[in-house]
Amino acid sequence: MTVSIEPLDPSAERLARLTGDRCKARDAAGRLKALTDKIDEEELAAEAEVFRAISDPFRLSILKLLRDGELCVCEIMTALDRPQSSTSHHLSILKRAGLVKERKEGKWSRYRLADGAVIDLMKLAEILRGG
Amino acid sequence: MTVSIEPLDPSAERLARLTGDRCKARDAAGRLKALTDKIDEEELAAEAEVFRAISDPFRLSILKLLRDGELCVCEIMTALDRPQSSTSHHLSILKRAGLVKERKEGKWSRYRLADGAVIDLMKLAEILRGG
DNA sequence: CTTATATATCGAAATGATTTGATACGATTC
DNA sequence: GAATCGTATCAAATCATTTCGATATATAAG
Repeated sequence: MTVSIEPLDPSAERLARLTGDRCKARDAAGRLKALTDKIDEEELAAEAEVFRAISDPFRLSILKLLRDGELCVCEIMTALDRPQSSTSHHLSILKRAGLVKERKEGKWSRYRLADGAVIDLMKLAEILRGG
Repeated sequence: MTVSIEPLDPSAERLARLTGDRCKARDAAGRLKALTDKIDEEELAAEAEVFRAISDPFRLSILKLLRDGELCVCEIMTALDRPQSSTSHHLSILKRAGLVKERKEGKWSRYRLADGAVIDLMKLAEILRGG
């Protein structure tokens, strides 16, 4: 078995690491830092923003409401018993993260889930929490 | 199958709302608030905690690293070039949220993804962000 | 054109999260 | 048992988020 200088295969890289020096060497050869090469900073921030948007209980409950269909701001604030300014603010966060879409109709702003993937995200969280 | 007086079917409830009074009535009949009956506060908090744990770019990058296999703290801190105390702290947040599991071996603490669903969560976020 | 309704934005207080050096702890080595 | 290495915890500074009343804008109704 040959081991190349450049670590291309993640599992081969991992094997080399686990069989060689560990933390004591503190990555003198830069092999560990090479693992982060595929991680793009912008992608990372964008994906983290998605999770951050769902990470608030109020916003998560809004998304759960919207599974049943489109609702306007005053319906959401009434259903969840929250102030109007707060409801509007959190909806803007969900919108910026790409989780909901807005449709203006007269003086109403109607919100709906942006994608079926949002429902899948909620399902996975339910699974991870003893589903 | 019997249908009670209370609105059980979400779509029927929604239909009634869309065809009747809207925000002006401010939910005089309590129909909107009835939509929140199925939402359990504790479940909500637990699921929000999952998303909050992944919502930090540093923690998300840790999870991405762990897709390739188990790593100890000093390997993670070296790969991501972060202080030890910070790395350890964020790992404890991921652990408390049920996203990673810990295995003690000698003086090392080795961390791995707790469930395949964690990988699915990351995939969904990639999809939602133009994947 | 005045009034009412729906929503968005502002601002300031309260709260929470992140960061990092310092320190404590436990396992290993000498 | 003294020194070293890997981790966890602490504490304080910094930074971000949440909350909600007040105000602004915009559409519609009278």
